[in-house]
Amino acid sequence: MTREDAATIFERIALLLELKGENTFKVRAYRTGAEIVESFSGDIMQMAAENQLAGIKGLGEALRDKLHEMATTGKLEFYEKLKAEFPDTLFDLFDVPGLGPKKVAALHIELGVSSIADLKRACESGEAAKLSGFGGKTVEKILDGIAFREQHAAEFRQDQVHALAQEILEALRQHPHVSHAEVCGSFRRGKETVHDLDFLVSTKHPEEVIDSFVQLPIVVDVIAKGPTKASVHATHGVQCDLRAVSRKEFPFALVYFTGSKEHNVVIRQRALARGWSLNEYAFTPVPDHADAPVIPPVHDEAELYRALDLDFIDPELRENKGEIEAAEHGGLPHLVQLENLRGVFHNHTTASDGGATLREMAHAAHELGLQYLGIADHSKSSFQANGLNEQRLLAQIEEIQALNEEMKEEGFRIFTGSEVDILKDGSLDFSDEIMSRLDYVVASVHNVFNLPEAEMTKRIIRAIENPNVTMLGHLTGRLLLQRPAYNVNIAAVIDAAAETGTIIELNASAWRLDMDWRWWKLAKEKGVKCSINPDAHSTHGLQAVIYGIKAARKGWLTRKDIINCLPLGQIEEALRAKRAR
DNA sequence: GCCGTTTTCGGCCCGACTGTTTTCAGTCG
Repeated sequence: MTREDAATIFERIALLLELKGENTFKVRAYRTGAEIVESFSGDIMQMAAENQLAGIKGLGEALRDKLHEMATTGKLEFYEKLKAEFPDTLFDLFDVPGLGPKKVAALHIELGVSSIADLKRACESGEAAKLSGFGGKTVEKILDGIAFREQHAAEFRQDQVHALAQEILEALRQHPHVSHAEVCGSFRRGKETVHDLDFLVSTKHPEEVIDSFVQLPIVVDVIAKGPTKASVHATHGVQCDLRAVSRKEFPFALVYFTGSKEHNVVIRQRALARGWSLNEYAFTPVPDHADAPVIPPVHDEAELYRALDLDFIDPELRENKGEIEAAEHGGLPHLVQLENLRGVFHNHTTASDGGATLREMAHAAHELGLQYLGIADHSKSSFQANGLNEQRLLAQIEEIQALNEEMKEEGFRIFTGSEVDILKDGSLDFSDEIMSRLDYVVASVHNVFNLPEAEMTKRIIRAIENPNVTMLGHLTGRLLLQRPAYNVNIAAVIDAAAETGTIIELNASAWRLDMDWRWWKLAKEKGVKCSINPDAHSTHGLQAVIYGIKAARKGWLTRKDIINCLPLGQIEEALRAKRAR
């Protein structure tokens, strides 16, 4: 059992206890437990198995025992019994915005609602609206929520499929008959969500490779299986497809299955213009095309593009959004790579809602090979996140200064910052006097999401007009597959950022990836700088930069567009630039 | 269920917003 599984079980226990009307503090204890398990620095499951969990704040005797049971037996008796009292599909109801434990309980007990389908029926029949505490607006909101959910059915965020993709790829590459293996599709293109994983191998023995693919331990059930192709459901219900081709076909299949469809259409048209037809296996001469040039040999993707007089196009750019035109005349950007990052901003510690201490975060960042770490804990208005007031912030600054002294010899630096709430009217949660004492400020919206677009836009622009606001956090507040972006005029905010010299964050959390990749090309053209921010709430959370890098690449960004590619010695000036204007 | 301790049980994080109410419960961050 992995830590994620254990955390999920604690989370579900919390939900079920809430449903049963248990003491809210007991519920909270399980929820806190889930967070601790999720973000603990160290192998918590191994420690649980060895009864080495004593002394961790928030994990008392009861939760320690339960963790031990899960780590050693792979299940939890307490949870199994609790779970048996309710249908499995009931959990889905909590994903609908506006539905919490009380409303779910009422729906379940009074109307026998157990699934999304039941819920939809109860809303449409008018039954739900009759329940105490329910009304027309509530039902409307629920139906909207169901529709949003259906739109995103069977989609997954990158954090949900990343490890799985790597695991399958590794298994395929280790197969003795596989010469090349790649993940294709939207995963390879770095999309923020994917609906399946497409794998491609080159082999002389396709049937043997397919056979071993459908027998991988992560396979839950086999949907289809033929001599060169198979589809399976893997862990968490992710559909995984495998195609096997020959070595010669591989580059063609790789382009074909990487897509996007729109990109491929243009590529095929381009081939046709030369008198060649292009499919997933080869270029073939079009009959009766008199002056078709000779088809050159193609051993890899770069040669395929070259054959069409194009520079190699990175998979992330293959969306038919100008990449083909740019590839014609050497206009493609040299995309940023993970290795270019020198530090990270916007990280939390135990001072607010993070799971790791300042020291743990600093050492983890140093260990990752970074030169600096920016701390930006929540400000006082974010009560739910234990936001810092002025006094606690000043104390943290001192703590950081002391730790900086200690780590100076290692060439590592911590920058003092804060994630300051943008209040409803666009004013900020800290005074200019306090903010000016920080190395940098991230300003973010954390409440009142439902303003009309004009008002929200005005609110955000007012905030970034403050010279102390170094960068703007998660511009739209979206949570992928869960909550849509709030209404805001992104183009207007980009303009204001350009005008005021404000950096815009690319929040790298797999839940956010906000600002969206589709806007970065425009931002870059306007001269707005990007900061790839992991928004880490634990040492593990720092790893989110891998998702941020993908999104940045998808947004045509190079290391020159991203301030945290600047090394120590240059980054300081970049942080000061706006105040100096 | 956890914590801290005044070692045996009381307190635990706060506020805005929404929609349904007629003074507030539920949800969310």
